[in-house]
Amino acid sequence: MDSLSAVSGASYEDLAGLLNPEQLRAATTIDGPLLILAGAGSGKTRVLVHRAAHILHEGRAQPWELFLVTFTNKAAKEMRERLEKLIGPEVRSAWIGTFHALCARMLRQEGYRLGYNSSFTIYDSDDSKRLVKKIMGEMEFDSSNYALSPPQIISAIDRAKNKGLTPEAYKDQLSHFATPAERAAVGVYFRYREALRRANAMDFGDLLLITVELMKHHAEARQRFAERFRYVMVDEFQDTNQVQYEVLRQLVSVHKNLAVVGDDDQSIYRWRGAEVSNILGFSKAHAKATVVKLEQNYRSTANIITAANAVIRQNSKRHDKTLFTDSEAGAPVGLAMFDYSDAEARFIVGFIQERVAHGEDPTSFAILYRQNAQSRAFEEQLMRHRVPYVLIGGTGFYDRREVKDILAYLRLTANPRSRADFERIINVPSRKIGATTLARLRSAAEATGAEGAELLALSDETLSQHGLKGAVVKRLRQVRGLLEDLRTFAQDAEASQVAAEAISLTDYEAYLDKSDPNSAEDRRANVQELVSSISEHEKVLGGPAFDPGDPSGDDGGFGLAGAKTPLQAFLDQASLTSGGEEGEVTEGVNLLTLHSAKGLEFPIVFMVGMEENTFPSRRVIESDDREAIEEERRLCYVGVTRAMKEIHLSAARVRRIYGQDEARPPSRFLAELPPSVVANMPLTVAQLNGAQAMGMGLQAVSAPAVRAENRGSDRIEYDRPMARHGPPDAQAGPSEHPQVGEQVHHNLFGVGLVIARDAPGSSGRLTIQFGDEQKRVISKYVEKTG
DNA sequence: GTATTGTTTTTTTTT
DNA sequence: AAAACAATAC
Repeated sequence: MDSLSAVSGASYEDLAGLLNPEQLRAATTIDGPLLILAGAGSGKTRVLVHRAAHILHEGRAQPWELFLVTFTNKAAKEMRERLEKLIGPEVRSAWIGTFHALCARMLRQEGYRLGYNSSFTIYDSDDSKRLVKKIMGEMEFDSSNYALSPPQIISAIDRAKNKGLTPEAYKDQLSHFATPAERAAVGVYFRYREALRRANAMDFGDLLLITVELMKHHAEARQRFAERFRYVMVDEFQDTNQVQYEVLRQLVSVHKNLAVVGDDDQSIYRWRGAEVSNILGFSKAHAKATVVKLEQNYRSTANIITAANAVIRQNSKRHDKTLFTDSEAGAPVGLAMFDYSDAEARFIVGFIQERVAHGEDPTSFAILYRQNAQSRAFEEQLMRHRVPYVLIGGTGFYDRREVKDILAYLRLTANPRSRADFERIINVPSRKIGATTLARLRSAAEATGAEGAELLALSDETLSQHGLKGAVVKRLRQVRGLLEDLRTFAQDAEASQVAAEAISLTDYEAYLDKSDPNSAEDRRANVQELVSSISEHEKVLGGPAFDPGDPSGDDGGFGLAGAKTPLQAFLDQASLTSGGEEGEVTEGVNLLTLHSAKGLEFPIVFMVGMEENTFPSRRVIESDDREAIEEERRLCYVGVTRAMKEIHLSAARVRRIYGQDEARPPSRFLAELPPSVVANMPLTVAQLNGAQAMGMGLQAVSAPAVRAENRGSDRIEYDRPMARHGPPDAQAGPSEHPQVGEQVHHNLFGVGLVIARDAPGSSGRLTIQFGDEQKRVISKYVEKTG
């Protein structure tokens, strides 16, 4: 593994033995545009890795001339590791990462041409959301109307950025049909861009959009990258959006060696601006493109493939292709229906626990759900049963308030103009600096051009012109002192030491104790965890230079993230990953959304919450958008095809959501499963007994039963009382209290149908549909009819 | 200027 | 159920 020629030589000799004929063709087609249509589990990562290795081995390019785009950081990491095994450590100089990470890297080098300095701050969605809200407030924007609420405006701006539209271009292309939000977004977008520029900051969309701007308006910058990167490869191409495609076009303008891999059946990011037309129209857009199709699945059993094919076949708009496999039938697709969402979690975790007790590795299991919020019930059960688990995605470590606070201090040392970070910490810990002071600082900012922490350095005179004097100024100067001390300290200290210094200078731990003693311990631990994770990061970066042969010479000293300092590299990672992806030491049952599961595989997969309004989601169902439903179906296909040996699908009749119980019919996708490969999810005797003891209903189901159950109606009839959970007295006797699905009478509103009930322990109100109006009423004011 | 209390809302999905 | 938000009291 340490001798380059031996290893890569061997790998090349064996290439024909390692790949099937189509894979081989894809891996050895080096020049010009190449489209690889790769079905799920057809070995596309393998092909990509071998193709890169082949190019290097043939001497067609040096490692640093490769540009490899993946969809997630996790995928990038895997790609890098596999390539390193094949070729050796020198592949570290190849650029491998997400669009966002790679664009950030280019912009750190060349962004100065557009007025950004190399230590610009990357704002995550939370930062940009706050900033947009602030701006809308300053504009005295009337967002009382829901259609003009910050989320609506943000989403309009986001869509514009995904299309590669600057504020000017966005304004120009607005049609008569533009929604009010889209119209209103114009003014906000202009101001928002100014605010970001002033702060020397970029949001996720900017990383792509500004890269395109840079390359369009600065030919030198474009040439530099376009000449350098001889071979560009893109994974999950079906999920690229317009700006991303534009980045690629600019990048391959010299060598024209663009290879893309994708599967239109796995396009699940249309909501983020992904254009399936990018992949469907690729061979038209690139005249001499070679097209290779990979349809043989090497991952799953035949039953799993049959199920997946049956589901995806329901979609009208797709390229005709069918996955096939040589593998054996394997276990049937498991199906299970529960009376209550908690029961679902209990059963599945019990099932896993038992299998683990019989020697199965916990890491073999994955629980896939539609929404992050669904993870909680499973986490609770896994904890109770002491089964190790890993939560992938979701609210990441770096999103925690206390972690963001400390990160804000660190980011300000790198970029004092970062307004979002300045405003976050100016009164944290509490320093009696409130909204009024902030508003005055804002007016000083507009008058002077100073921004962020720079405002603290304005003269007494200037400050007093904006109503800031006396004790307030003194407090502002104190913060200034603190930030300057931290900045000085940061000049020759390890990044982790800077974090530790920030914590100690601000007496942050005392602040945690004071603000909420209950959570203080956890939060303190998180803050400490942050410090250690930074020092872990330093160790990884501590190795030799990674760009030994880079001919451009001026970017020596890159870290993995291509940033200047270890601190900067860490901050980039914190902004661009959801956290927890790096340095995962923990192992266990995998909990993740269907979206994050893309590109991954697991021996045993559970797809939970297979209910209408959960999956497909309520929004999609209500939108009645055929395309959107088809996207949900593709997501279902992605989920099913993650499984190697077993898949189990489950649903709850009543789901607890937002603290309420809500009836949910089985998902339409269950009804699409071919009965021949479906069976009831196997349960052990112990589980069945446990079910009886707990009074939980587990219903035997089959796909035809599901079909019958949700046919033509969005309401289910219950033939027996719902299983209930909670303190014993709450379950005693036949209930006088109305249940979900029952009809009730109210003195004022008349007869209505109970559509939801607050969970036990809360105020106990019911949501009732009276005619076409919904009301929330206290249950003692209604009585059951009949 | 801040702390407390009550009220309203909840982007599905991620970089 | 939890978080974000608004109104109110201090």
